[in-house]
Amino acid sequence: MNFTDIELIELMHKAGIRPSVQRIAILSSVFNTRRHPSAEDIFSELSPHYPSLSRTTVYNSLHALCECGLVRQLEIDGANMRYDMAPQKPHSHFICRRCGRIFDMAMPEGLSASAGSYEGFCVDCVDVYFKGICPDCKQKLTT
Amino acid sequence: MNFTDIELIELMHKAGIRPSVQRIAILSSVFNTRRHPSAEDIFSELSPHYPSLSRTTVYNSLHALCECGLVRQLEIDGANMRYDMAPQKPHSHFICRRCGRIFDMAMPEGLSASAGSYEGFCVDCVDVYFKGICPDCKQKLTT
DNA sequence: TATAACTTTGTAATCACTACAAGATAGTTA
DNA sequence: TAACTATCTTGTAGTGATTACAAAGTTATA
Repeated sequence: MNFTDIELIELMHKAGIRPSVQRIAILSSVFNTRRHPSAEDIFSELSPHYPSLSRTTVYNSLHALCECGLVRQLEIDGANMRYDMAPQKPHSHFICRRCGRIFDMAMPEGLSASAGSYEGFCVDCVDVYFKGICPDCKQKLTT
Repeated sequence: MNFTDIELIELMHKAGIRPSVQRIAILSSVFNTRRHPSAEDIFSELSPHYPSLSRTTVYNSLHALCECGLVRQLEIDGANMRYDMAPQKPHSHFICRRCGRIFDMAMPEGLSASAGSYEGFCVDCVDVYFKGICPDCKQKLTT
């Protein structure tokens, strides 16, 4: 979880996307935390450091980064789209109903391979979302 | 896929929710098709038959039906919340990127049992969403 | 029948996200 | 380096799904 700007630029070049200052910051915000941030999260994190940053730029950049395959959208949240680093081994996600945090979980076995295994369907993406209470909140509830 | 109003009322009684005319219609709209409708779908389907029906009622009723466990929300769509009949055996969903239709799929084995199997996490819900191209659209694309 | 609890309805608001057009930036060619 | 072009960023003004709220209607129970 420690991508330097140099590495991020390299990744963007390879992905065929122009590495603007804003995009580097946004990609870093997604890659260098495991928070699965929303667009608004990213905007409020970066806004103090890039006062001219526009919300529209955050949305545009995230779209571009998704299209070139560096970032992935999570629809686990219902209210907001969340963003995740794409180049990692397949995994699933857990969202806590109390605190709203999203956790990476192991991908249940056999699932990552199941793309393409459904007769006649052309599956290009599998999302597994668990919901419930995270360990921290569980403890708080029982004390 | 053929629930009579009597059966729907019975289900609502058991679930502890008051079966108003509107709720029966809305529940029927979810149970008696496999379209996984959005709130707007339901509203435009029912509106001609219940001219006084309000969008707010659709939303309120769907919430109530979700809370009492008869209906389930699908977040597969990104833009809209979709609704599904809850009391069925666990299954997954596929959404077609072309036509937007949602299909029921088999639940990948082992997954339905995995609720609760993550150390420290209290999992109460598992959603598996596949995305890609459905057989119909695949055919149209190749001709 | 009276009372309380719950539902429906319509309007107004919220909030994430998108459309659009003008201005800024960077890469390319001469 | 200068000019040209393609691409990015920015701000404003939407859009569209969903929610908040309060008044009016309905149902359950005593």
